[in-house]
Amino acid sequence: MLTEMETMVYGAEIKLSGSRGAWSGAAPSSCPDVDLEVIEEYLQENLLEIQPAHTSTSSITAVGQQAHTHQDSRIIENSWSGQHAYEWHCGSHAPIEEFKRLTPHPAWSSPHNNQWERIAYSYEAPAYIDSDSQSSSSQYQDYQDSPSPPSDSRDRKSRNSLPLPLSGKRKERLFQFLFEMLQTPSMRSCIWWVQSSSGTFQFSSQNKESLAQLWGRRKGNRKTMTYQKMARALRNYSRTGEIHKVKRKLTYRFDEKTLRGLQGNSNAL
DNA sequence: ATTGCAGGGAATTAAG
DNA sequence: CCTTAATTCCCTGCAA
Repeated sequence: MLTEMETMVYGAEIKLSGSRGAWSGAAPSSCPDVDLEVIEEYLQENLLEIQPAHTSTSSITAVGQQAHTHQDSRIIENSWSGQHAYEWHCGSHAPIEEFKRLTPHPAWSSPHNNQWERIAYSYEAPAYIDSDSQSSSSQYQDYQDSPSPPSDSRDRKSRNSLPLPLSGKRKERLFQFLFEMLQTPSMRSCIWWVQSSSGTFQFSSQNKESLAQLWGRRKGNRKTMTYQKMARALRNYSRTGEIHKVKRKLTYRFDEKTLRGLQGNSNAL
């Protein structure tokens, strides 16, 4: 009975891929892997600071422009104020190569507020809300976008040191990565909130592999990550309680506790 | 019958 | 050496 909704969701995907297809020049359905390079690059720039100065901007702007159109406060209706998210990544201003290796996340290093206790999970369908139709399509406007010009922004981050915090740094967890991606406008084609207030999100059936690869790279795995493998890790979460699977194709939901932790950590640290 | 996704057992890794 | 959090492989079930 939920299948009907999926159609709508797919409609959204198609719309998105269409925009990509414009610059990609290839059929959206036939090329499942989005240019990781481009995404990574853009992602990096974006995470460090918004920096439009890019060669192949044309490709990015398609996504980018609609991304930072304006800053709506309650983008992610729940309680995200993503001004700090980007600061996490100031650790390495380094070029793409280093980013590809792995990006350190100082923010998550503090062990005291990482208490992801296990929670008895209940796997029942939370009576679906309209969610996808209304919220997913409308709430992704975007959020913060520093009005600062790209010119001097580079200087600021350049003098940023601390490329290797090392001490006490915990490895980034998958759900943390996903949450981060969910706050990144450029990743909208890969993953998005179905209903951010409940922590429900969904992967794109066409770009899920790209996201997986991104995850794999960040972890520095030997082999390339795939959605299948990433989903396996996600399934482990249903046991430990960080994320549950909901009965909708490619959609999962953060546990409220997990969500709270992520939110708190992102705008309170 | 085939495909895409979900679910999970089991062995193996990479940290801590 | 032990545990955690994946990662890798693989196989079954299911629905379109």
